[in-house]
Amino acid sequence: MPDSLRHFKAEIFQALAHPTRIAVLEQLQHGELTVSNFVEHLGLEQANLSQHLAVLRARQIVVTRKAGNQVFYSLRDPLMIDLLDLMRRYFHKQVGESVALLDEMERADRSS
Amino acid sequence: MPDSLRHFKAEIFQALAHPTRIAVLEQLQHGELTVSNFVEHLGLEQANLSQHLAVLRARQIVVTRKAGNQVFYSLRDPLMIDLLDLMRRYFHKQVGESVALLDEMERADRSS
DNA sequence: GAGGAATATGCGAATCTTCGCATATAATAA
DNA sequence: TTATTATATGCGAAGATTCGCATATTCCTC
Repeated sequence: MPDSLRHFKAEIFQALAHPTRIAVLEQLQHGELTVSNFVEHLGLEQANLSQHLAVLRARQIVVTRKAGNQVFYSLRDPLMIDLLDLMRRYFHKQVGESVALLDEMERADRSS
Repeated sequence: MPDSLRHFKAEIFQALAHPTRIAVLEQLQHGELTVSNFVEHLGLEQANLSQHLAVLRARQIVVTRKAGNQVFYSLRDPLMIDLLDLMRRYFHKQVGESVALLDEMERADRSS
């Protein structure tokens, strides 16, 4: 694969690589929201949130719709939901394995 | 979702957010490889590659197996393959849409 | 044990990211 | 028009990432 393609993928991953932006995307899974909605739900500075939204916009992960005073954000591609979902599964699996490992260590510890 | 969980996910995405590391993971989809294999296939400085591998190790995305002189790397969890695969699909879809948009613009341009 | 191959680590410079704060823009209401 | 609400942008400081280069470490062979 040419490096330019890897570069593109890396940019997408990079855009997802922040807790706040993950939170934003997870909220968007259920439909469009305005910036004030995010501020309300996430309890962040408006300006800070706006910067994170700018990152997601730059990579075209979200799209916007202006309605009078407000701007509605939504996911550009439903595939992004699948991606987040897969990451959720990955996360749970890793945590599960870590817990199992700890259990095992503890059992071995007790029996020694 | 608590912020600590989002933080964990962000760290995984962050680990994937570099062309070289994406290249490494894509090579690993077909089985384990040594560092020299990577150097050979990717044409990078050994030290640089090693640093990228350290990032993937730190997040436990890859695991290592020492065999004499060499270190074999492999993916810890096959779910990572699915994740990369989904990103591949996402990528192709985005590119497809962009091309379609350009086509459309050109068509509109010609007819004006 | 000396030398060589394979891999990892330490360090400093350049670059990128994130944040807070101030300010800009745009639409609406008064 | 002025004020107000909703959102975006500019800027500088602090921190993180990446790279190249030098150097460790580890294992193997002689």
